[in-house]
Amino acid sequence: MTGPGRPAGPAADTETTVLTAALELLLSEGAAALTPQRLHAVTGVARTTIYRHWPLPRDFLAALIAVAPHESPMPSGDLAADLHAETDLLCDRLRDKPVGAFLRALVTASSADPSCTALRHRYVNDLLEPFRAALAALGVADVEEATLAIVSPLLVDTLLLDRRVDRERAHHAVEDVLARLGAGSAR
Amino acid sequence: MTGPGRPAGPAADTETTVLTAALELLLSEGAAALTPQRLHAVTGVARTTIYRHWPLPRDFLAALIAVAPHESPMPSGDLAADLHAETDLLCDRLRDKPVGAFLRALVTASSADPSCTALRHRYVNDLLEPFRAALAALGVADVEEATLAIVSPLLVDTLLLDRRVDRERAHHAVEDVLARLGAGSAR
Amino acid sequence: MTGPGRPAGPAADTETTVLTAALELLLSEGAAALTPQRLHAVTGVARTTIYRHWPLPRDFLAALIAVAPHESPMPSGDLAADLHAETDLLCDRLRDKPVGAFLRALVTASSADPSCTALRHRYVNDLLEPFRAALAALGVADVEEATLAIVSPLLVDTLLLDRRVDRERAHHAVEDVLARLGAGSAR
Amino acid sequence: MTGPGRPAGPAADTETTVLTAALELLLSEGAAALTPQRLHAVTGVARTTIYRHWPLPRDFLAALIAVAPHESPMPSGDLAADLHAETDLLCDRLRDKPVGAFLRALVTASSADPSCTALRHRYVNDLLEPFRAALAALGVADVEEATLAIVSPLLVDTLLLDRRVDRERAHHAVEDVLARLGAGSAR
DNA sequence: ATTTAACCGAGACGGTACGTCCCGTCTTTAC
DNA sequence: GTAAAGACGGGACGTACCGTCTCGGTTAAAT
Repeated sequence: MTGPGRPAGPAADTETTVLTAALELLLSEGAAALTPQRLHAVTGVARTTIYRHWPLPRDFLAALIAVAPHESPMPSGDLAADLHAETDLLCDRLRDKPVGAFLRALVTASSADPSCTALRHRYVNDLLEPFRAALAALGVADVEEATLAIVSPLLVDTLLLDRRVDRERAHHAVEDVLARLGAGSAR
Repeated sequence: MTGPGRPAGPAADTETTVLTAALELLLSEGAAALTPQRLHAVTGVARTTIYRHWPLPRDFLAALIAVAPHESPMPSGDLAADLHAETDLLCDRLRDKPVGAFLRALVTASSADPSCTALRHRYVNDLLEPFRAALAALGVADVEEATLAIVSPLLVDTLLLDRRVDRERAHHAVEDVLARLGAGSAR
Repeated sequence: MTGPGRPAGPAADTETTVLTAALELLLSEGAAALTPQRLHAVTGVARTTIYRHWPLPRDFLAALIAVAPHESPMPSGDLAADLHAETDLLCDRLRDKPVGAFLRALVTASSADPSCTALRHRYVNDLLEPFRAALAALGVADVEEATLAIVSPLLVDTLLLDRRVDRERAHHAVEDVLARLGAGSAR
Repeated sequence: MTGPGRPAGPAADTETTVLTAALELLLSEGAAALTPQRLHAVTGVARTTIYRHWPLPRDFLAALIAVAPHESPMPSGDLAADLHAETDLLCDRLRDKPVGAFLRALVTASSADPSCTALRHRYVNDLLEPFRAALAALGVADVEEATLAIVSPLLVDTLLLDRRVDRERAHHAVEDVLARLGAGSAR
C-alpha cells in the first residue's frame, strides 16, 4: 500500500551508530552486554528506537554477523598452498579479531535463547566451509574429519583454553592431512 | 501462612537437595537457569538459604564440578588399548552426560564473570590430562598436539555444532597418532 | 499473567491514586505503614512506579503535607474572637483530622531519618503561625510563650496521652492569655 | 573461633550488659535501633539469648523504663517552692537526659506496635504525677489544666521543635498558675 | 503547500529478578 | 537450666533491567 505519505526512507544512520557500538561492546564486554539499555547508554540512541530496530536480543548478533566481512581471499592455483593460506587466515581471525568473541557470544547466547543455535551453526559452518571445499577439491576421503583435524584444535585453544592459536601446529596438521592423502592415493 | 521462624524438625540436607536440582537444571535448561531464584522455585529451599551457601553464581558451578565424579577407570597394560578406552569414555561423557553441559555452562559463565575462566581451564585440563599422560607414556613427540588432535574434534562437535560425537572418527584419530608414532620411531 | 510491557490505555493518574491511599493508610495504620510495598498492595500500582515517584520515604510525607489544605479561614475584625475561632479550628483538625496522624508520623519518621526533622519543624510552625500572628497583633509581650500556652496542651493531649482535646480548657487558656494582656496593659 | 556451646566461666551478667548497651543505643540512634540483631552486634551476647530475655521489641523499652530512676527529690515544706524545684528537675531531665529520647522512642514504638501506647501513657503520667500532686495539694481548681500549662510547653519544645527547654518561661508558667490560685482564693 | 507516513526521543508503567538485611524460630552443642 | 553458634524460612527493601505503550516533534516524500 503506497498511499500518500513518506515512503520508506531508510533515514538516519542510527543503525550503523548502534551496530558499531554493539561490536565494540561485544568485543570488550561479551555478549551479555548487548542489551538495549547498554546500547542506549553508550550511543545515546533512545531505548525505544533500539527496540524498534532489533526487537529480539538475537537480532543484534544476527545483524553483526551479517555485517562482518566473510572475505575468503584465495584465488590461487596450488590447492595445498591455498589450504595453508586459509589456515593462516583463520589463525589471524581467531587472534584479536572478532571471530573469537563471536564464537563465545554465540555459545553464551544460545544457552539462554535456543533460537540462537541456528545462528551458531551457520557461523561455525561458514568458518569451516572453505576448508571443506579445499579438502574436497583435493579428493580427501573423509572431508569432515580432515576439516576438524585442522580447525578444531584452533577453536579449542581459543574458546576453551584461552591460549593463542599455535600457527605452527596448525600448518603441521595441514601437512599431516596432505601426507595421508598422498599415502592413500599412492597405495 | 506458616509464620516466621525456622521450621520444626531436623533440617533437611539442604546442600544435596539444592545441588541435585542444580545439576538437573543445568542439564535441562543450561547454565542461565542456575540462579538462586530458579533453584528456590524448584527445590522449595528458601532463597536466603541458597545465598548463604553459594554467595556467588560461580559457586554453583564450582560445587557441581567438585561433586561430579572424575573416574578414570584404566589400569590396563596395553598403552594403545588404554588410549582407545579413554577415548570411548570421553565420547560417553560427552553424550548425554553432564560434561557437555558443563562446558557450555563454563563458557557462558566466564563470559559474564571472568573469575570463572580459571574454573574452565581447570575443567578442560582435567578432561585432557588422561590423554596427555597416556601419550607421554607412549613417547609421542608433541604431546599437546596429539592430545588436541584426538579430543578437540569431539569438543567442537559437541560444543559448537551440536552433533553427536563420532566415535569411529575418534578412534581413527587415535590410530593416526599411533601410526605416526610408529613411523617416527621406525624412521 | 499479563506479560511484560506497559499496560495499554492511557495511564491512570498514578500520583493521586497513590497519595490518596497513602493518606488513608497513614490515618488508619500510622506512619510505619507508609511503605512502597504496602502502597503497592493497597493500590495495585507497581512497586517500581512508586519508587520512581517517591524515591525516599520522606517524600511521601512531604507530598502529603504539600497536598493537605492549610486553610486559615479567618478574615474577621475582632482579634479576640479570631483567636477563639482559630483555637476551635485547631481542635477540629486535631480530632479525627489528619493533623494528629501527621504529627505522630513526623516524630516517628524523623527518629529514623534525620532529614525529616526540617519537615517536622515546618509543619509544627505552620500550625503555630496563626496563633503567633494573632497574638502579636494583640500586642502580647511574649508571643511564643502565649502561643505554646494555648496550643501545647492540645498537642500533648493528642500526641502523648491519646486524649481527645478539651475544647473548654483550650478556650480557657485563650481567655487567660487575653486576661493577662488586659491586666498588663491596665497596669 | 570458639565453636558452639556455652562458653566457660560464670555467665556474665547478661541482662545488665544488654540493657546498658540498649540505653546507649536508644540515646544515640533512637528506638528503631533497639533490635536483637543490633544489640548482639554491640554486646556480643548471642542473638538467641537476647530473644529469650526480651521476646518482644517492647520488652526492651519496658525494661529500660523500669530501670530508669524516678527520683522525685522533694521533701521540702514550701509547696510553691517544691513546684519550682520539680519544674527545674523536669527541665534538667528533658535536656541531655534520657527522658526526651524515651518520649520519642515511645511515640515511635507505639506507632508500630499499639501495645506500646499503654507504656507511653504510663511514662508520661509518671512525668506529670508530681505536678498533679503538688497542684492538688495547693488546692488548684483544675489540676489537669494547670499541670499541662506548666509541663506541655516543655514537652512540645523538646519533642516537636527540638528547642532547648526555656527554664525561665517554665517558671513563669508556674508563677502564673500560683497567681491565678491566689486571685481565685482571694475572690 | 498541505497532507501523511515514517522515524526518533522522552518517559511512564507493570513486571521479574537480584542481592542484602533483618526477623523470629528451631537445633545442636557445650557448660 | 542457660548460653552460644548457627541453619533455616520468610518478608521487605531498594535497584536494575526488561519489554510495552503513549505522546510529541521532526522530516521528507507524495499529493
